[in-house]
Amino acid sequence: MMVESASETIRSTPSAQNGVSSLSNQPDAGGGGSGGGPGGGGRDGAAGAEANGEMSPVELLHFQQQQALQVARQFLLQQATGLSSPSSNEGKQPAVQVPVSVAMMSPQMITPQQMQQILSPPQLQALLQQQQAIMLQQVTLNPASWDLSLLLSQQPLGNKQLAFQQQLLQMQQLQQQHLLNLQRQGLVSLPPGQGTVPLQSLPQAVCPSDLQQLWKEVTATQPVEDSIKQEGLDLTTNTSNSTSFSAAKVSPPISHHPLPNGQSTMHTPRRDSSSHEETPGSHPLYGHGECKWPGCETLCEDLGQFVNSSMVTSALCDRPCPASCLPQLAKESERLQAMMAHLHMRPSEPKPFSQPLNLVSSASLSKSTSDTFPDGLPHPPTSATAPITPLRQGPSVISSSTLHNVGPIRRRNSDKFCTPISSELAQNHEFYKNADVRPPFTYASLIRQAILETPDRQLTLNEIYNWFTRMFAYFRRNTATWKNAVRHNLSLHKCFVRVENVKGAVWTVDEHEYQKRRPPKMTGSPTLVKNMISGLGYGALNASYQAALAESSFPLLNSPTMINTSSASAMLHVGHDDVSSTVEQVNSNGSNSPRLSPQQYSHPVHVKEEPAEAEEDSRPVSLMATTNQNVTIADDRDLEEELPVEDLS
DNA sequence: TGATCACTAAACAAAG
DNA sequence: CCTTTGTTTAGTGATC
Repeated sequence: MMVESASETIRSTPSAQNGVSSLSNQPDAGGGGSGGGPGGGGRDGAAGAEANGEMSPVELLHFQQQQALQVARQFLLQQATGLSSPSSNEGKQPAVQVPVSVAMMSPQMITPQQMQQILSPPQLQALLQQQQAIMLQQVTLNPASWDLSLLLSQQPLGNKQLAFQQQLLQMQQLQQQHLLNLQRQGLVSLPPGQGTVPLQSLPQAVCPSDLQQLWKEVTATQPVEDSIKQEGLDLTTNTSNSTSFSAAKVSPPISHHPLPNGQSTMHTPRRDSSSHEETPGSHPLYGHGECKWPGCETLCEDLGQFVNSSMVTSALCDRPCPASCLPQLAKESERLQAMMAHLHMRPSEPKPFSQPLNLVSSASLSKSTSDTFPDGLPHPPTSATAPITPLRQGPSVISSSTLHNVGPIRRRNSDKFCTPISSELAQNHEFYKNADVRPPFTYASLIRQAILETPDRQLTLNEIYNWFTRMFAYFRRNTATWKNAVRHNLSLHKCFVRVENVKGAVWTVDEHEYQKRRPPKMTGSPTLVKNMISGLGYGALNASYQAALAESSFPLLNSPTMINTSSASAMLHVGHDDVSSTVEQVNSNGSNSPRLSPQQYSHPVHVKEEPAEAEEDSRPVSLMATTNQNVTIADDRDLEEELPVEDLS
């Protein structure tokens, strides 16, 4: 093993560069190609659905995505220039610093690949479905209304059409929030001291951008009907209202903080607020005759009064609610951290955590049938038909870090966060198979998976190649690159053992070695917890914890006092695949099977870890059910080898 | 800030 | 000679 030339390499500061880094894979963002090697980033982003003249479904999707992005951009731009709708308050907004750099991006600059990379695969799936539905609707209802704004400004709104508009708006909100996420992740810096409220007094968990987002969500809670009637939902002219409206619909207000008594409110209220049948007489921030914004409690006779005044104009409050509630938010955040501490979960990295918003993400969990990820945050590959337990979603694809899991940077997703790659693959099998999206796993993980999927746990190099191309559309391009990487990984990692066979050399996995190379970092890793939390609700997390405890074969964990981060991480680490498989078993069988550690699985070969039901093609890949036909694989010009050379399983 | 990890690229050699 | 396979080194970015 070579160790290590790293010391002499000159590194650019990671903190850096205005966040272009996370998009650095993109050809346009590469900025002087300093990024990893001559080819790497540029190629990753550049290839794809551009080129030829006709519009494939994928390109249509991209086009619409860009339109939606433009809407988001306009929204951001408006805020950046102080033109956004709650103008009376805008000036007083605490640090309403807008990601100008993001906002200034022309939608044309956001390539489909960037969209791909900004969004997690499940989100892409959802988007695909939404877009298809929208396109279908557009064609059937009004073929001429291809333009987004036109569609949205159509006045006579049938229920169906409205529903689709809502979907579209959700998508826009999703994308907008992604942009905001970029900002929150530090891609756009927020100059300190701009706000009227000393933000530094807030706990870390509430970062300025969170508050900003919060503000947007809150100011967005105008009822749909009003928005539509008054504004005609013309996104091109008044994006803040309409997009915010979707925020009101799909992302609940901040009331999803755990209650002080430790109960989580995230599910029940969210269901109410996120469901599309939100009654006109209800408002997530209105109840019992008063504004439910924390600290506000302004009395309103009815919802109409509340709506017409409070949230937008702050007529009922002497101060804008969001601003006036910053201290309350701080308190809530403290409470939250205390609760986390109580749960022995270190809230040590609250920034990416950004819980008020991430909690919103669980809305999608309750909206099991909508397939949308309204919050715009990375989401686990939830299956609409097979509800999954929270634990499954935890380390999988979620987490704010997923936002960065683009291009070549997705490595730790699987290796460090114990992504249940098998289950992830099982669930998104069709997606990866058809969509030209890079799987969020390291080469090592994929190679291992490929090998473990075979009955005899061994594959020739060529078979590994074939597995890659068969399983992932992404690997049907740039074969030289990834094949080289595969070979490189095989050679480099001790966990891959080359065995001379009668028919040549085959590669096997030394599971012991594979496991060995991961644990050290996992102990006490707050990131795992962070990732879990960001994708789960606390309640759900806690529930999963309980379940894990109940079933765990780790005695240590049966003592609550021992559930510290490290043990939790260890548990999740050791059993990551098993967790997923367990969940899958639950899903399919309806009964929990014992959660086994990898070592408890037995294999004929020296491979110790169960491939964890890798062959689950029969498992409902619900989200992909409709996309298969439509997602044409970008263009497989360099699809060199036939995909299924050998039959799976 | 340094260590580590993962990805990419490339050079090179051996074998078929 | 070409291709495939396998090893190794180097550079880079991201994460811890």
